[in-house]
Amino acid sequence: MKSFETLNPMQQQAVLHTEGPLLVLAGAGSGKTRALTHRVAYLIEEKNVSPWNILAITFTNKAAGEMRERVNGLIPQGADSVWVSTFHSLCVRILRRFIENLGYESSFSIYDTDDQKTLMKQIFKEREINGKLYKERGVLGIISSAKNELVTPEEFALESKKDGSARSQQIAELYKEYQVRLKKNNALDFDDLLVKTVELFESCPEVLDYYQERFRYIMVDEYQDTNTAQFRLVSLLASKYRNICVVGDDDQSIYRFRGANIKNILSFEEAFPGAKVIKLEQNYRSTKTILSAANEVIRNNEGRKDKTLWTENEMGEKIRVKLFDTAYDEAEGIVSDIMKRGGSWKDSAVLYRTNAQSRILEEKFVTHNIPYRMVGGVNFYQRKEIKDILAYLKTIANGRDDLAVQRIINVPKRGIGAVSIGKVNMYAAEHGMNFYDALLRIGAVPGLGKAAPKIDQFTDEIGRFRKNLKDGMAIQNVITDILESTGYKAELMEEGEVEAETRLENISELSNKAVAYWEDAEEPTLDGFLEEVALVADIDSMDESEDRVVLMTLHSAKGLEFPYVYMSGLEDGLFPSSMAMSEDPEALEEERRLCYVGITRAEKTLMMTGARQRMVKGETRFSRPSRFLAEIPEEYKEEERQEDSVYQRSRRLSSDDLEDPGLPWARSSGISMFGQNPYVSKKSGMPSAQPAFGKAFTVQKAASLDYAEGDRVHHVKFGDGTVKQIADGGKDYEVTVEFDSMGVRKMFASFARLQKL
DNA sequence: CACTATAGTGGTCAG
DNA sequence: CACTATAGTG
Repeated sequence: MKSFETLNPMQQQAVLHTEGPLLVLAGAGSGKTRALTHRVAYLIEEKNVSPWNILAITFTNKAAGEMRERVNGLIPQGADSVWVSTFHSLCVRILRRFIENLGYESSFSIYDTDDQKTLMKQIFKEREINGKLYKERGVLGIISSAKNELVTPEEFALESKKDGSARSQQIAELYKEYQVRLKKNNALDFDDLLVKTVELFESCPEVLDYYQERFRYIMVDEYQDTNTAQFRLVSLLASKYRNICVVGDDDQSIYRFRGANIKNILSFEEAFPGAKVIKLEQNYRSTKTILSAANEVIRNNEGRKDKTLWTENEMGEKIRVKLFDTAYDEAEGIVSDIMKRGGSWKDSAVLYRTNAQSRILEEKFVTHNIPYRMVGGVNFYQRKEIKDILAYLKTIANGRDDLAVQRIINVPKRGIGAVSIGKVNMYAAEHGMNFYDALLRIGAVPGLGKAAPKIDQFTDEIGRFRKNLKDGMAIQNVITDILESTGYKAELMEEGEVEAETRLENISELSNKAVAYWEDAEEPTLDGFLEEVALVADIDSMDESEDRVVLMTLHSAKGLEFPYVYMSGLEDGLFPSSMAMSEDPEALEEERRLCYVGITRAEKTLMMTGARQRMVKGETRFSRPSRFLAEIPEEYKEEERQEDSVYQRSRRLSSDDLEDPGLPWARSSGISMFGQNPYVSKKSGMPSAQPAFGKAFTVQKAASLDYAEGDRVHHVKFGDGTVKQIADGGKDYEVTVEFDSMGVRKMFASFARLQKL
């Protein structure tokens, strides 16, 4: 293996240590993925380990795909049988095969957060629980934490008895009931995927043994973000051969809220006695300046594994810290900086703490006609129309999924209302059967009247879909069938709104995914498709070949790198979040790690921005610069203040200042000011936008446009307008449009996505 | 039973 | 601000 020599001594050690437990403490940008992929290749090529016997667990499907690809690049004879997957997909695959041992059917549904909430809401209603005292979300959060810690409903109840509070006993009841309902629906929530797999292994030694034999070599990436359930899972699998290699960085542990247990990495050596520890401390990614700043920030945390990253890279530019008056100015500043720089769009990434911040940025990218890609935000799979279609598919796949059935029984409108559903529910409960089974015996349900024949029609339809599927109909065709024969499509079309059109487009997007699945999967099944759809992460859909600026949360950015990084919203109260500031020190340390993750994403330059004033939930909030900025020594940063500052301008006009004029961004700590600022709040616009042209970027030029000069067109942001001119710019068409309300604008056709009216 | 109006409320981050 | 739940009406 010639490429092996390109590894540094520490990476080589990680590759060579194949037997027994191994902890690799890999700092940001230290080439851990390289080490991991080489390790897999080494196992197969030099140690003659069958690819079949290797399991590599990654954090996202995207990372899994990349790893598989890179291993394939190293050993062309194919490492296809290496099992590379996320914890969740690993669990689903195991459960689909063996869950019957736990009394579920293998076609179980996977419930997402919305489904969980719906289910809990039903429980609340039946138990007449006061939604003011208990919030579904809150209760579900507590249940989730319990599951992450592998606390069963029974154990939880015992604990709450000791505790003695009525509240925790109530929650224990709800936890128990929630699990009963899930099982009745033959459904598992995300946490259950892990919990039930552990349960399976602990209750069926032969199943555990099967997988222990299968996975003789186990690798876990992003180990710092594993929770207790995941730890137990891995421990069980590895307990026979003990060939477990975990790779992680305690400084990048940012999922505590999801149950990640930092102890898993800090006390790995206790859990696996005799473990070898290797540190990868050389960073190949960032400039000295960026890395030093990151080191300085993270130094403020206590209780971390001792390590200091270093690099041979050049010093590089200083980190630019720029503070703006408003979030609009901030977005404008970031966008104009990106435009100034030239080069590929995809070299830049804008990171933020909360998804809510993305809106303003997105607006600016649209008005400046810059191609961008937003990761996350409103999830595709959370859209109503997508959930509807998926509910149909779930109903077809798993008739016990009452939630899915009830979602679509009257979508499109069939004249089956809440009253009828209530009656069926009553009947089902009395006879201890599932909702759908009650529908099948609708004649026996009393007092339905007109609804009964309609319900018959509904179950007939579902039955037909099932039969078609069984006869081998592809999922995309089932979807089309659903759209057409149920009248779903017709109902949307009748609305005639632009929104309905978007919905249909989304559904056809889902259909495309079904086609892709049907063609790619070895053994395509409806269960398989639904599972793939349930387990996609936002980041999975990021296509690196697209030349677009990427916008995403700091959490999504973990594991990625970009030449030019913009970290926005560096304000106390936002980042670190106000919650973290008032909670225990642990919470603040996690925010700091998040900051560390953000800084270390940058290769060449980093700009950190903040806004003094920002709209949050409809009210203007004023805040101070993030405390993290102060943790970066002066030598690594240069601070600027917004040049054409509205704040400064108004200051010239007004003398009754709220703060010392020289220190609008006071460094000293203290409480932020909240409330309406009388003169700043009058401000409506911002400095005028500059045209975004003169910069080359690669786009797929359309062969031809479906509109011509003089046509009326529609733009998502600017509304309707008339095409004035179409110029062939070589790489793309440059279209000039006179918008009815927004004036004349020039834009590239492939990005503007104009629709002919 | 379906649609519309209005009040209420949410609060990171995510598989 | 923006979305969603719920009440009230046709």
